[in-house]
Amino acid sequence: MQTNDNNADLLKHEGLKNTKHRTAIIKMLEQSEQPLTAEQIYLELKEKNSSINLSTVYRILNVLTTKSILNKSDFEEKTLFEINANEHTHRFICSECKKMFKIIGCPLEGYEKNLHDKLGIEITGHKLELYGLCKGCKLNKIK
Amino acid sequence: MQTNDNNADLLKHEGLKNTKHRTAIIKMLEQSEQPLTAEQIYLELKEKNSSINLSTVYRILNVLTTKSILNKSDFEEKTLFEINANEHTHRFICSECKKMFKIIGCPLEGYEKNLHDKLGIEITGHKLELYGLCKGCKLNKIK
DNA sequence: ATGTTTTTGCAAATAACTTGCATTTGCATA
DNA sequence: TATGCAAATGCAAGTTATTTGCAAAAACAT
Repeated sequence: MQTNDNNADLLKHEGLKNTKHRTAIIKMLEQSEQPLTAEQIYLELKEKNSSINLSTVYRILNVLTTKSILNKSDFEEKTLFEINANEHTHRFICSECKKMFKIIGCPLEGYEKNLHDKLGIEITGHKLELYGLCKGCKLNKIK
Repeated sequence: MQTNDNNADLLKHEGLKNTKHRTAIIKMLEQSEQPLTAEQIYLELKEKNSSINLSTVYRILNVLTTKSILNKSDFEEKTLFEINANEHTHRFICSECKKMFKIIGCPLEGYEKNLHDKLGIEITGHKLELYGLCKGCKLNKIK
């Protein structure tokens, strides 16, 4: 979670110009604990910062995603964006509060090798999402 | 893959009327090896069978999904429907030919228990998708 | 400071899906 | 078998999320 201003360099490195909207969006996502929708980003920026257009938000999110600065994902019909931390994690989503948590570590290496040997398929990646109750919501239920 | 006509009973059991569009859609999905989009179903029905309206297709897919006769899922911005076989499987998607295959068996029971013990979260479900090259595409690449 | 290339705002377009309403169909019952 | 009513369908119009064309504004190398 580096909120320093090497965002300028980050952008330059990708051949992108350093604009206030771009840095604002990157900063917002760096500071957010949760992935955000384009709409959420748009509304918050519009309120706090200057004026910004929704199509600009979409364009920025798209270009940052193609440059691998952001990750795009879907959950329950919503498209979400977050900073790409370049680490292999999975996501745990609490069915109660809907918050998402990163789970570090992967239980699938051996399994994938197994499938390769048994089925003759070549596995190059996967997507795993876990659902359930987070610690807090679990406690609340008991009370 | 039972293509018999207990579809009438299936529908009746859910309090749904037995219409030709409904049975046609169920039959099409029963006979399809791949999950299909609303659009695909609409086009194929329109061509083969009688006339049908796209909104009817959506309505039928939705009601059959809420009745758990179908499963709805998303892949690469597309919404897909398939017969709900009531079995816990995962999906393998070939990045080359885009075909989807069911993978039977689940490698996650122990892992979920582990997470529960370590993190204090309650895991109630998951979604796992595997990507790679299917047997056929793998062979084609070598040639 | 200036010229060129990118980015942005705005309005309009698109894509996927849903909805309101009038008409038709399925089916339980007479 | 006829019939009445609720449910299903067709059609057109409405939503929602996202994209695009184009002119004006901003960035940045010189």
